[in-house]
Amino acid sequence: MSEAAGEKRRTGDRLAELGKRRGFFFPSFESYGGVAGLYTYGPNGAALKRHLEDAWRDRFTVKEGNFEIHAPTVTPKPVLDASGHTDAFDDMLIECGECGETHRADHLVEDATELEDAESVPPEEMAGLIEDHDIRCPECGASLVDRPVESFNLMFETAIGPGDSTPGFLRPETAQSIFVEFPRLAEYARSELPFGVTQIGPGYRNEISPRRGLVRVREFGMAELELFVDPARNEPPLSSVAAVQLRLYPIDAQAADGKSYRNVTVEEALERNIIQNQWVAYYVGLARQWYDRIGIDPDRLRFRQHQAGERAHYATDCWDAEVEIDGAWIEIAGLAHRGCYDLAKHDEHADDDYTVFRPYDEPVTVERATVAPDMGQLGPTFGEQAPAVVDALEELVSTEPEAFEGESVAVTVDDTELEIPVEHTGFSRETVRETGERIMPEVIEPSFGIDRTVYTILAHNLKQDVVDGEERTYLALPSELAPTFVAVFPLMDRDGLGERARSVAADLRAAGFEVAYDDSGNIGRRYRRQDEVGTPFCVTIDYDTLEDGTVTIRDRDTTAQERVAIDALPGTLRALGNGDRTLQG
RNA sequence: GCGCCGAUGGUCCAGUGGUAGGACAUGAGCUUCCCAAGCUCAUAGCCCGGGUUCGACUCCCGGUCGGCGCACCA
Repeated sequence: MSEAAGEKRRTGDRLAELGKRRGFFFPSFESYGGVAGLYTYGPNGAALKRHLEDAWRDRFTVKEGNFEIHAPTVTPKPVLDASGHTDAFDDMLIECGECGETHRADHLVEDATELEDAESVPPEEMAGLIEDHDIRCPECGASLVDRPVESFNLMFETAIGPGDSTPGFLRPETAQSIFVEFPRLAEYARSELPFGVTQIGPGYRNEISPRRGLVRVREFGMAELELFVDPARNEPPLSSVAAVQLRLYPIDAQAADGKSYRNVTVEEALERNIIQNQWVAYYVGLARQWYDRIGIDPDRLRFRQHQAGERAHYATDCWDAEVEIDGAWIEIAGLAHRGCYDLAKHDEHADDDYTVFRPYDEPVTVERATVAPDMGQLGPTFGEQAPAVVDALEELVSTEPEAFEGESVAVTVDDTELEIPVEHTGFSRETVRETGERIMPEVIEPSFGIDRTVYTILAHNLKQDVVDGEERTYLALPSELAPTFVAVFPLMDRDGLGERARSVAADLRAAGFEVAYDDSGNIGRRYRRQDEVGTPFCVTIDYDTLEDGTVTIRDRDTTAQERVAIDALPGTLRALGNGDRTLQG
């Protein structure tokens, strides 16, 4: 780790303290005893988070030409039934009566049987399976037969409206609220693939044991992009990221020795088939660039591919962005290939159509067999069976049109074979001109955890050095993210310096800067206060200011100072903020 | 959810069966014309509930919150 010797405390402990003391983040509801896994962002944290979200929006929404939406967090149950979350989030736990260990019942059953997806077994059947296979505690070997199987739902449940008519959940990911609105979003995008929809907002997980500050919480911010692509046309704008250097940790490397990273460019990753999907590679490259921009240490960042067993129920491939803090690797983003899992599920469960129309390059003519059943004949003949007969005829004509070539056609309805005169089916072969087909897009999902990213930015930028023999702590935040962009001080609060400084501060605020004003204590103390919350620039009004209208600007990281005219201050600060110039101390 | 450890001003800590002290921070003043200096004064605290006891911040039990390990992390 790059921290100076002498600081033995863990970064996590230092951040917890800094968070409370300087208003970045702290446990919520402490006056009432607190609730595990819920945090409040103080003024500095809220500003940092807002700037981070703006930076994400700029990169993944605006610069990519994607669309941002804002959907409810309260989600009716059928949506999550369709997406598979009601099943996947319902863990079945069983506790050993001897040693007290808690185990996932579905995992034990999978280990002991041929079942591969025991999670979908109803809880009431679980006990039977445990008895049939005489499953024992892997810890102490005691029998688990007759131990109660308890289900624990990781989603926060709620009721929508009075009574219990409409059960709902707080969304476990922002993604579903995008997928479920796909028909309208596709129409908005004029059905042209690829198009991307983003959303920044909270998701909820009723974690069994929240841990480590902002790393595992029960309400957490997410920034997600769902990119809908044509499976047959895999053409991301790769050239812009082809040369981006990646540190990849693919499945085979993890299996081999646990440490051999593949240090390659995006282009090489695709050429060598380390990353299979071009869109996934493109977004891994974008993410790597963006992490540079927001101040994440590239030496403590890697992209790790999920093992088959750890992938989410919807994913076909997934790469996590992971960062190192206090010696542990923490996931801060997942770049998943979700295939068409979600759209197919909603297409199946919902009334609407979750496909888009894709025109052929050239229209084609095809011969198609159709039926147009004569209900005037079928209705009286088959009574209430008639609709089923129609369904059977439609099914048959699409699979086996030859069956209609005789005098009559046979279909099976309710285990009964029925003979129907072909003349009553309206059978015909016609030649139609088709201009395209309906396809279901595949989904590429870059999904970023906001809170963990805020935490990482703090952890990777909390630095110490020595200035004039005094040790100093400072947050080397990128200017774009710093809660305060510039602090204004009068050297002394006397002789009119305070008045002048206040007017400079007011002018800078009017010019759109986020400004702090401080006239308390000596100048060095004020610099240190701003250093600790990451303010990149400090402007000091001194006696020369009263003479010639100049002030000093001081740089947080180098402590270099330069005198500039007050009139030039806004332009100079902007140039300093976006890196177009640096201070000549 | 299990096990171990912890909880004292805003923050970080010390400490005692007779209700507490430091450092830093904060506020006021003096000093100081550019990097946490010095001096004076001030504000401010024993996580919650029950038990033992004449008396509990201290001992015991339970809870809450936190750290670590296990499990979990769709």
